[in-house]
Amino acid sequence: MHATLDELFSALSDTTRRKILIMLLEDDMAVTDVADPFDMSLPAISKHLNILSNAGLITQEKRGRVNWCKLEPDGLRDASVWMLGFGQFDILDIESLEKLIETHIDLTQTT
Amino acid sequence: MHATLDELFSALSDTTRRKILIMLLEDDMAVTDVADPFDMSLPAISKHLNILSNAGLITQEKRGRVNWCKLEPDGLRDASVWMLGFGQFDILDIESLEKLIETHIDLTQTT
DNA sequence: TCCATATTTAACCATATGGTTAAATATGGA
DNA sequence: TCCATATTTAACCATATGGTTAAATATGGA
Repeated sequence: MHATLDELFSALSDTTRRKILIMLLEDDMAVTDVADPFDMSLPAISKHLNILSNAGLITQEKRGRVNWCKLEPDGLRDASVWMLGFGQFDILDIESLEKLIETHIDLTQTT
Repeated sequence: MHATLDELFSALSDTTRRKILIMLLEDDMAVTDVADPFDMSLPAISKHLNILSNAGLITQEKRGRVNWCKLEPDGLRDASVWMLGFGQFDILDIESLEKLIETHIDLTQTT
């Protein structure tokens, strides 16, 4: 049930999927709405969502005809821990830390 | 020259490559020595090292016959920033974040 | 009941990935 | 000069990946 690091990093290695995750940061979304901004067929998006599910990065709940996609923020934890445990504390210089905080504020205040 | 996030996460999505990075955390190594613990041909390892190089995670320096592999810890930065910016702040408690910032301020002001 | 809407499944395709073995290349050292 | 050592390159292979279109499925609502 627990996704492997391989699955996790692999799921993150695609721009479309990373964009989907960012979108889901704002709110849960129906599959069709997730697909909307992309120049790509619905089945393609459906596959991406499956990959994200298998990696534990999202969950999907079917209510009526609509399959709601929800971010699973804990899914990122193992990957974060691997990277931080790797010793990457040192590489966060003040500049990127500030950028990071700005991004975070942006993301949490976007309404 | 700057590796993409796709390249970075993709490079990290293979167990062999992650193990190699951990090995290089200890010390620089020759290609043959990197290959030693793996049940895999030398050319296979050579390819993995290329992928890590292209992702900016290692550099290789040829001295004589020996190609020395060196960890490039900065290479992980963009991936770290993406993940932390994603909202994984919760993993880092406030206390260590403050300590981190202080340390960095100290370091950047003493030079 | 019957159509529209939401989504997945199936079949397919081109290219990427991760491995192999054999041969090529370059350097070190007797 | 000539062999051993270190590594890469070439050619190949099976499977994975990321996309497509067409058809199937399931639910909602008039």
